[in-house]
Amino acid sequence: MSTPEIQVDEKGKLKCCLEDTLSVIGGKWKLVILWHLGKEGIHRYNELRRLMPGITHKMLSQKLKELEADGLINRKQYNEVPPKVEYSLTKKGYSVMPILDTMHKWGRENE
Amino acid sequence: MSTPEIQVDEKGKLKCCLEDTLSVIGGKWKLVILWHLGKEGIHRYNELRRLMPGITHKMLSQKLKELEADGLINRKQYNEVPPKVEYSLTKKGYSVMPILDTMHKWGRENE
DNA sequence: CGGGATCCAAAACGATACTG
DNA sequence: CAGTATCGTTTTGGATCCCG
Repeated sequence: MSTPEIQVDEKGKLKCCLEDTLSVIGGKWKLVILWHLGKEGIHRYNELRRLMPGITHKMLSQKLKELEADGLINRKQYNEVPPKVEYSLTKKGYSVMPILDTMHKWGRENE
Repeated sequence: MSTPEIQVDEKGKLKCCLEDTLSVIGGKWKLVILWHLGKEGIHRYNELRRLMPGITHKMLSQKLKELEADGLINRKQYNEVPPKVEYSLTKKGYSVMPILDTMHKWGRENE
């Protein structure tokens, strides 16, 4: 009665929504990647590495691939030597920014 | 320049906020537990189990403990036989509901 | 009824080396 | 420069049994 706009009791619909969301932006690094691309714009691969000291090579490329597969980021490759690749948010990627803002705000206010 | 109210470039402050938040509400079950308690109110231990078919004994008690340790839920024990324990959200617990709403909304709108 | 303890499987994460 | 491949570690989740 308190949340008329959200119907969730139809067998697991709630869990699916929340878990789907977590599967897309959960984990240790995805939110940080999305944040940098969302707030600062386009970044190259090694720029992202520098912005996230602590992330490993493997994690960065893996998470970038997953985010691209989920349609949250664009990967633009220039066929030059040396290689050059630019990452940016898609429209869908920008749609998660409200979640980021809400979480970031909560994190600041609660220790 | 686009987000004057949020300063994050002071070495890892951003990551900390987001990661702290994820450490508190991340994982497979915490959000669902918080949702039930937030939207439906007080629940007993076995009520929560029935509301979350699929969760194991261990996970439920473990996550309830973590949520309690983080100050998001209250645990009220009645010294009766048989035992009776009620869980509910704290004020801090309710403060995460905006995150849940935002994520749930996103999950519904994006497949 | 509401857990705790133990053991095990699976997934996430990390270090390092190699490549076009 | 921008990755991939392999291996090992750490974290997370699950099955089962026990307890007051």
